[in-house]
Amino acid sequence: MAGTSWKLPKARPNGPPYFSRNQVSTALHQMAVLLELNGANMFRTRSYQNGSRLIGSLAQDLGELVASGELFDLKGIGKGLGSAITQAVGDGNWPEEWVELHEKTPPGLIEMLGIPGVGPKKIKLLSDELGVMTVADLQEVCVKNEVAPLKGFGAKSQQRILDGIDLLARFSARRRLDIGLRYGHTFLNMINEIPGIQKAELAGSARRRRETIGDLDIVAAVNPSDIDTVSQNILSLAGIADVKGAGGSKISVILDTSIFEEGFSLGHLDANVLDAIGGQDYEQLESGGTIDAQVRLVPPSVFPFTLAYFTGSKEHNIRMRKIAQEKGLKLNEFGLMPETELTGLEAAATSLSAIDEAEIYGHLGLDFVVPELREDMGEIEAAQNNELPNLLKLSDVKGSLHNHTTLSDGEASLEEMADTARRMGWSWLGIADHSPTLMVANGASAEDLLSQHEKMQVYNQDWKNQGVDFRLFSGVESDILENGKLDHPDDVLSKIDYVVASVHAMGRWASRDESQNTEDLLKCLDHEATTVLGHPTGRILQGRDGYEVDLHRVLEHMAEYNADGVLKAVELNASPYRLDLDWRLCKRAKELGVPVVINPDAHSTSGLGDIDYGVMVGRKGWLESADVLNSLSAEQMNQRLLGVD
DNA sequence: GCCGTTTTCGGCCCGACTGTTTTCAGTCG
Repeated sequence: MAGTSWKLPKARPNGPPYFSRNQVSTALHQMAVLLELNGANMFRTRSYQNGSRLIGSLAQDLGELVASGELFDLKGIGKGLGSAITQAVGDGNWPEEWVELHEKTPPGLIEMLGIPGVGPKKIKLLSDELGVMTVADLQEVCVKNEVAPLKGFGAKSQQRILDGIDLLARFSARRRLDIGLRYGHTFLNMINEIPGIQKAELAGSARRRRETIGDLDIVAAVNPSDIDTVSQNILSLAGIADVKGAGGSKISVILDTSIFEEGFSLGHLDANVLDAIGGQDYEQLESGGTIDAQVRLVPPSVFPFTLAYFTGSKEHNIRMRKIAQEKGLKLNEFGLMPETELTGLEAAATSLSAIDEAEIYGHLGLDFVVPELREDMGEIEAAQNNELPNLLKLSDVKGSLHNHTTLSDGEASLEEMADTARRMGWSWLGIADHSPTLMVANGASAEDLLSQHEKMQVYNQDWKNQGVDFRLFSGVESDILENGKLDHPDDVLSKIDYVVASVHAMGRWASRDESQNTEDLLKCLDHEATTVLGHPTGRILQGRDGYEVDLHRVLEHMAEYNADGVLKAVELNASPYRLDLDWRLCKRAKELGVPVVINPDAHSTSGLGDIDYGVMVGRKGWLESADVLNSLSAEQMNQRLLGVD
């Protein structure tokens, strides 16, 4: 993956703690991959993976957990991982074994794991027998026909590897949510049109609304007698670039952009994003892109089980199976049944019936868990105790605070943006154009900012006079400068309605360590004018990682202000390129009582539509209507910005 | 490597598909 380093994270100079949660989580993940590559027991590998997930989503301070020894109380952290982490965080040294494993594993082998059909065992054989150390080596020996004669390989495997290398060169394995859903919904609609398909739904990470998607999974209900003709019809659909396999119940294909009748194009991007994802070359790359898709065909009675199974996540499914096991039942993609000698569809005949997924959860004594929450991040426990959230809906959104106009780097005028927001049914819109320091985005001067503010007051008065339920709020997206300073004098900031404070100088912030960045954010939040923390980590999905920051600490700091009645909101940037605040932290913000504001960061009228992705991810982060500022009426929003709680 | 009202060993979720084999290993989700 772009930007992934395979060195162990370097200790910060002054500790303890010498490593952050994210660094430990990264190190554990890398160890899991390296262990897999070196043929370790798969359960050992999984322990490292679980550990990585656990540490990465920790709400508590890792330094404190280590110091108090409570680290060992975490379920999933035992003697081995616990003492390794303690040593690293406490003394600044990774275990010898970890260092050695990193040193002895050629980075090329790690890259080879990304080739479809190539796993750790095959990689080991290839490097032992042919001395293959890099993807380029592998391509060479395939071309020279040296792979096919190897034991366990053959002509087809060799060709598949070559195809896989080609694919890898064209694309990293995962695609962003917006791209994945464009392919997914288009393909799903085509499948739903086929006679004999009783119903079909998107499953997998797309249905769970992950920020990136590996491949598409579609589950379709088909009577067994129709399977052959339905399969043929699916295989003849437009947009299928290649067929990877077609068994009795599963069709595996590669889709390309010819699936889009209207063609393929990306909307307007801001300069920051464009730069991070590779500039103008990116659209060309994307329009030549492909995505893998699997279609599962099952009898209608089995459909809910298969849909649940392939929706995942893997971690959620494991928990579900364990609960079934405790009840003396077996749960798989065919049903929920007593232990039996039968397998596959034959066993399904003995299954408890379920007309939908909710009934499967019901059989297990659980409330229905919506797909977005199925990540084993507490939803199982909540479903056992009737504590699942009533999630936010798109229709709850009445406005958003962070959008751009032609005053800085937007494509549309203030009037056009307001008009579109009104037509979307919103009752308010906040404009926050860039501040002067951000030259690349045509940051607006104080003078221009204030004159736009005046203009908005006039519009607001007009609408009020006409009885129109709509108003504009004037803000600024201020760069966060050295020492957390804002980019306009206080007397300018006090005249407008609010400030979205965002980091843009990624070069500088990315080169500093977590504690420095965190300190600067805290200082910036202490500024009276700062209302919203914009795109909190600065990440661009598949473009660059964000800067290091202890967002738990930042959120806790913001929580103190909110507890005192001072509004400090965190942005969930809804641009599908960002989706930052990460959904894993939305839940934390909610628990702390820090309001979230979902912002499309629109640079055009169509960009306002990105609010959809923000709502998807907000739902994934457990947010309810009351947790977001977007659900407030214009008058309520005005009151909040004026500081009236 | 983790875990334990079947605790310090022996499990760890489960099945399909593919390409290779001649009953199965590797990979994937």
